[in-house]
Amino acid sequence: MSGNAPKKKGEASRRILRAAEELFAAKGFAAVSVRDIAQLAEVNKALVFYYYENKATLLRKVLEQYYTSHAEALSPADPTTSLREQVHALLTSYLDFIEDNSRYIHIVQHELLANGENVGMIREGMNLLFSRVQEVLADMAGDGPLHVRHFFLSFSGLVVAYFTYAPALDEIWDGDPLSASNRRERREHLHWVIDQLLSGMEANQA
Amino acid sequence: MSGNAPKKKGEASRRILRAAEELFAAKGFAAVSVRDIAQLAEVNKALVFYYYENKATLLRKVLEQYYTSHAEALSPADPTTSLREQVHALLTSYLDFIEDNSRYIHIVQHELLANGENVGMIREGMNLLFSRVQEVLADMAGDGPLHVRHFFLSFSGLVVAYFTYAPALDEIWDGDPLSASNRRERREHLHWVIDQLLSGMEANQA
DNA sequence: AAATGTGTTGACCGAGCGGTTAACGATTGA
DNA sequence: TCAATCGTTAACCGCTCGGTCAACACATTT
Repeated sequence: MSGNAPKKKGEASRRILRAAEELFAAKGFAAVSVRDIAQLAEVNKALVFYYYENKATLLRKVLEQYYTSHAEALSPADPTTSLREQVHALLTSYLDFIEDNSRYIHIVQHELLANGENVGMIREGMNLLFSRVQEVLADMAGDGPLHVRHFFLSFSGLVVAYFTYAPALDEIWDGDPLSASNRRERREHLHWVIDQLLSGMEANQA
Repeated sequence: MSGNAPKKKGEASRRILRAAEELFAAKGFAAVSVRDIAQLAEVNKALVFYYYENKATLLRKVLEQYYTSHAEALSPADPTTSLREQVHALLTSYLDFIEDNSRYIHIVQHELLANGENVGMIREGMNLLFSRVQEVLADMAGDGPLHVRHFFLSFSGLVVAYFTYAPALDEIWDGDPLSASNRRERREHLHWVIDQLLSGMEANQA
């Protein structure tokens, strides 16, 4: 009688996780109800608690999933290329990852802002990414205001800002900032920016 | 009988607004209850609705308040100084504002991420800030990836990232990233960064 | 055929939510 | 002096929240 699509067994668990991911990214943990998740997943609410202990666990599982793919996405540096190229390659792979997983940074930012209980896991992700940047930049960077950590944070900020502020940029951008061509242009800008920074670091070294 | 401090009349309204501001910044709109606000303001819950129509209005009033001071904080460019100095002055005043109103960006980011109903007001704030940047940078910037809007967004990202990611940076920073000396060092880094970008823009112009 | 285990369900729970209301004391103005 | 207004309160409302539970369908094992 119902118009529901036939549900394969065993996939309910994954559907719940995907729905939770989508909603947490869009509205933040606190603004999402378990009922919302169940409805989007086309699943009975009680089933959510059958597969996941509680709402908080659901968020943790979503983050864990990302943590894994985040680690995989960071391809190791290719030592046969120049440092400049290595940095550009790192930026490219980071942008690729974020474009493919735009929900990830939304959830991460939500958690960071709310100073939730999962900041520890996020910190691990940051440390991982930092060690990769350090690997490549350690020799070029300097001390104090030119310490690697500042460049790491600046890179992160440059990349992430675009996605965070997009909803408020449409007037300035004169259209959807997230369109394919605009994203491409933004990438070019970012590569240009780190090029200037790399030049500055080289000059400082000499 | 109660240990409550004597409350001057008329200040209850402001106390509510301040409490709301503090809590919205710390936990986000959805995660804050009117009871929380009333308790922090040491005020009866019903009084919140006496002064403010509802919870959403309270958030709007908080944002309006910031919108005003944000506009005031942007001192006009001093045409007697060089463009470089004008850009540095703009960065400094933006950093000053954000350090004095760190709750502001937290609330703004929360709203942007949640794509709430107040994005319109935030957009106005962004447009305002953008026009100031454009004023100073219009002649230097170029087209496509070197368009002013990209520099505007990059500046914003560079500045804001520090405050957003601070809670997850303590291991990398080897201590509180928000300490006075670390904030000073970060400022120096940012001035160094925009110096490199300005050099790049000049080179591109030639 | 009986027993067992797994996935799924609707009905239910207490707690907390945003918001309302009627009444009260203090202040003010006629 | 009396009435009106203002700031404040406790009690209450309907509703949604996260989470539980007993029962059920169904497949597998004994």
